Amino acid sequence: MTFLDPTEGAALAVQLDGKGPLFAQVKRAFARRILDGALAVGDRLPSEERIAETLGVSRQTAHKAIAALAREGFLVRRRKAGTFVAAKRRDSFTLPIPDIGEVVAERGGVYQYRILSRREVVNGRDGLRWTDMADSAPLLELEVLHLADGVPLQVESRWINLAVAPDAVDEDFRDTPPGRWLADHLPWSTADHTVRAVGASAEMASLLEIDRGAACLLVERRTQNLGRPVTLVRFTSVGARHVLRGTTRSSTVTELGLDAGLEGAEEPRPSPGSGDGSRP
Amino acid sequence: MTFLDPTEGAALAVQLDGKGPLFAQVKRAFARRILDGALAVGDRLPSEERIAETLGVSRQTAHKAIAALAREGFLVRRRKAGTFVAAKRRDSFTLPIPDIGEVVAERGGVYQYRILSRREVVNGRDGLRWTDMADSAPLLELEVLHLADGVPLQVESRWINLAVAPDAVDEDFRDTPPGRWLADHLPWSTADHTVRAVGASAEMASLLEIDRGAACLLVERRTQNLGRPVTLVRFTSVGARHVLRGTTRSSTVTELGLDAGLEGAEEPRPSPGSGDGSRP
DNA sequence: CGTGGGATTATGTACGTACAAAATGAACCT
DNA sequence: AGGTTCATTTTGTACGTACATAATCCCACG
Repeated sequence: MTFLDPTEGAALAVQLDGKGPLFAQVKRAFARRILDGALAVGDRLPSEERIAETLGVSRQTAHKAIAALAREGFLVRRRKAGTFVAAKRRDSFTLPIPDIGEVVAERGGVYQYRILSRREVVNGRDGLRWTDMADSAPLLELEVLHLADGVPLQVESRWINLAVAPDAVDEDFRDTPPGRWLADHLPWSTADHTVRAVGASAEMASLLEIDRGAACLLVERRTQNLGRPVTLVRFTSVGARHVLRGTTRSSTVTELGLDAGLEGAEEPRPSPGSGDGSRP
Repeated sequence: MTFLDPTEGAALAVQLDGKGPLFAQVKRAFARRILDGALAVGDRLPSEERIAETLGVSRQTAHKAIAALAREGFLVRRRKAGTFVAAKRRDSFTLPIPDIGEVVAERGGVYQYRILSRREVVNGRDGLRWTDMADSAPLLELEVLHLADGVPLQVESRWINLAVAPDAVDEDFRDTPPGRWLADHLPWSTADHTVRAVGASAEMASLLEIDRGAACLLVERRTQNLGRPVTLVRFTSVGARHVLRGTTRSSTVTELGLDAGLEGAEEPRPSPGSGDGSRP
């Protein structure tokens, strides 16, 4: 039996810092080694038993830490084979697509919205077909204009599955916009999104008071509850007036304070390059 | 002592189905009750001890299940106060922003890229300032054009912090585009994104072979490693040729198979409404 | 009436033990 | 040579116990 294979040297050089719960210390120690490159992609970690023994903790404590890192994508585990540093092809980022009303309120503007149209329709009629759903399913169709300080920001086109949300029939959405109403009434289990840039159609241009063809951000969302379609909605926002913004940080990094200077990273910063490389 | 307060009736009506690990059964049972509305926002769950007792499992097993649901945002826990169904203002969605090369390959196209320019620069000079970083820090500036079947898809403007990634100096990025090279060489701990729609500048228009002012998707990403800036990159993609697509599903829903018919949801579906409401 | 300080309760962490399940690799048999 | 079985390693789950920690509630005291 070998006492120390080469990789074990690096893997076991982790050190606990005595701050916070034990399992968090173990977690942080390994996460730091991975992020600073001491543990490279593909490296094998010692077994839980060995880690526990070396660090002087119980096996469950080691397990809790290592399993959490695996859950977050830092490690890959295979029974009998062992635990390995994951090839983090991490190209998934959380991008909040917030309620437009909240965005406006945060910017200190006055938020308003107008219900442009509201009618009950049937799937499969009038050139309308929502393919996740059965034909002839009853839908509520809404068109909403969102404004900030009286300036149009976004057009919302929404279809609500009345079979799942029958209460929506009795709602006029005068006090609560449909997005918020749905969030308050129906949880969803799955959401599909597409994000694209489009030129404004003639209709959109007049609604949003912009030039035809002007760049707009089009976000489409389909949500489901336990497999049943809940709502399909399209947000068309004026490109020059609306931006999506988000930070992605694994919970290990957040909880364990691995990133330094996190403050001051919120406000918009001047961009490198002369101009922003997009507008003339 | 009350034997059954009103909420406990609903909370304890959960039932194990005997499939898979015990803790997963407990997790699934409660998740289902939350999603189907039997447990409404604000409802209080019985204590771990009580749940364990009622379901005939140990307290740690109940704890593991309930703690996992709390981690995923279904529940909120407060010592002494108890466990409550969370007001899920869930407006965060994971949106993969994939490597453009992989996107093209998946669509069956021929992917190519061209390094348009590559130079070493210094922060704070020539109108360039990356405010996360110290002035006079050495940077590598790159401009890359990505093509599918010879058609321009995306322009990538990138700055790499040479203090953190010194190896980049010796890399000509002929065989590996900078995005992939970085992913393989440097893990990141934090990523900030902004997504917006912009009209193509004259320069962009000529590079991408589109009309000036045509809608483009502009994605900006800043990544850090343990608090140190790694790279800042802007992707400008032709709106008509590129879409971001993503599915958000809590891991409970995925792992425990709570959503029905998940298959067949991948391919693009015809849209409701006549036309897609965006292009003339 | 307010307030401060416990007793109480619920969650959080930790350890030991035990067994289950999966996957590897080696011995074995044909 | 080739495939199959089986022992072994490693992770995964489960239970019991114990104590730590936070927050609430309530009572006693000023």
